[in-house]
Amino acid sequence: MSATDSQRMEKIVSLCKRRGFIFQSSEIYGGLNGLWDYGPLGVELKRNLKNYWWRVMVHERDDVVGMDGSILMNRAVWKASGHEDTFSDPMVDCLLTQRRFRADQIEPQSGTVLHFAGAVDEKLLRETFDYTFGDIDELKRRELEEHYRQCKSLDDLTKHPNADVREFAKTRLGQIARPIRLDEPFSVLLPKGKPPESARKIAIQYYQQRGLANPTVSGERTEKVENTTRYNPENGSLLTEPRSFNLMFKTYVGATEDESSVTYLRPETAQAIFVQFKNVLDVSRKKLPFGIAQIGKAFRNEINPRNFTFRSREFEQMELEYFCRPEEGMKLLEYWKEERLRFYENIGIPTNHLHVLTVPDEERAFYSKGTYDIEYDFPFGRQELEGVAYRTDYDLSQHQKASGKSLEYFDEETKQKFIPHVIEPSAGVDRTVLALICEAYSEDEAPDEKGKMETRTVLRFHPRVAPVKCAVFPLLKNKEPLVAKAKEIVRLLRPHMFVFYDESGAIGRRYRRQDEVGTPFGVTVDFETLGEKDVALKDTVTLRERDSMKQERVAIKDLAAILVSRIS
RNA sequence: GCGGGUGUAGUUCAAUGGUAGAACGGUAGCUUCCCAAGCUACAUACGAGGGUUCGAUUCCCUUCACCCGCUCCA
Repeated sequence: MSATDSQRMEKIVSLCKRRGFIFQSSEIYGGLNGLWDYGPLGVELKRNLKNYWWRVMVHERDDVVGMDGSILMNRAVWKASGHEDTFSDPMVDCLLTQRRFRADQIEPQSGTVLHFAGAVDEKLLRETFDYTFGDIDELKRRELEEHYRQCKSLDDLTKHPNADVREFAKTRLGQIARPIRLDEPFSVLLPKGKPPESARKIAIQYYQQRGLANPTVSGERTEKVENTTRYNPENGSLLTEPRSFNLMFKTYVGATEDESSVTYLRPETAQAIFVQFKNVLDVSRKKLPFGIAQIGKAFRNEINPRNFTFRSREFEQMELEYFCRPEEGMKLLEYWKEERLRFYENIGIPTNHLHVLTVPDEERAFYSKGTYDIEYDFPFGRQELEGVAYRTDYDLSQHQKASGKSLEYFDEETKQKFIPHVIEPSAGVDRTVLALICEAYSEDEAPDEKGKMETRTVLRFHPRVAPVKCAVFPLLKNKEPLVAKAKEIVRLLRPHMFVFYDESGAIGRRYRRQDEVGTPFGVTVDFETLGEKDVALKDTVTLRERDSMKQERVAIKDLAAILVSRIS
């Protein structure tokens, strides 16, 4: 990430907090890693996004119905879908290269293990003693060196019986920046036929990585081992203890916390659709191809949440599972990719800011016949917003097998029974909200009252997703007729859109406040509105547009219609 | 998970081993005020927990959170 992108992201995060889009979860207790809350404006933005998705994907189509599944489901769902296995693998890291392996995929090895107790930088040790105790005679110095080797830590040296040594050690050793000695044990597996020297080289690299410039290994001993999986097959380096990386949040249903009551917070919403496929099919009277849409929360205990709300532990998905005949799959994959790109265009993320990644064979799930990732250029890099995946009949087949219930579709025309294939456009709500904010964020120059150019921060949201559609201002708040008229306009507009009323501060300030939260329109009631200056202007207001800052004079009776046409 | 960095008002930044200042922002008031105007008043902060100390926001340790680079992302 470049410095300017980094600064841009910092400004966006700061704006999100300052204006009430996104806060850290449980902030007054110091927060919780990877969890975020939406504030008053954030929730509007997010809701507008979800509503528009639902409108386009469900209401405006004949072939899609919705559902809303529960977050907790029978554990058998996660066994059948494969999540329980693939999410709970114990992992080990190579201590030398930090490479990560699945513990159960390490080939058992046999050979000799060299254990080392630690390492010393002999050269630095000598130099240090020359510097520290240079004025002590040779015999005494050797004695001190020996004492040092016995010490468990540098601090121990300051406990030497000799007071002079203690004083020297305290004042001078504290000035040595580089470590002289490391007492961390390390082990290397030596395959049969290899010289011990190769194992020592690995150990030396290990201690070098930990800060010793010229390590000499110490405390070496050997051990014969059979069928061990504790060492990296590539270099013999010791691995960390296996650690379980269960990405699903485990919980217990019912009062007792025993194995039989275990289940998980869902790591994706899709499975609720698959397991209800038959019910929805029966009640909706749909014929293939048709889809089931759902918006809901999912949870993943991410190892490393990052980039603001982009990768969080609790997130919302908007998913469609579109069922079809096997032979239509590839064509529909293309269709949905195009549909989804159009969606982003319609919420203000132009196609040329998006990238369609064709996921290569080796990176796709084994059951997928084709996957597109729709990516957006965030300030912190190009990242996925949505995956459009052709999942074949994998999910329904798994659940049919595991449940013993038929999930087949009967085709009246061909009199054939088969398990439908599925195309899944799966979008991240929070990621898209973040993309909307990043895309909308801009700084431009606007003149202040005296004509001096000043930086103006504007969120250029598409009116369709903007949290507040229109702000209404009386020019002055201490003139009752202005206030009354403005409030009347608020009442007039409220049935049609989310309107915000603001009477405090100078009018220019109020415009800028709304610019910063992306309100596309502002309506100002002035003395002309009251008919004080020109009878022709009675019951007209100033309509001000956010991006151009242009103003037009509009009759109050036309206001709702004009605004509605510009925001839907 | 590893390495580096940062934590002081809403934001951006000061200062200090003796209990914290500013600017902007916010609130209230005055003002026929259309692009962050002016004046007045007010409110708001040392991430948390230990330790050292007569006394810690400051020094030390731990922890939490955020940022950056790796790693990971079924």
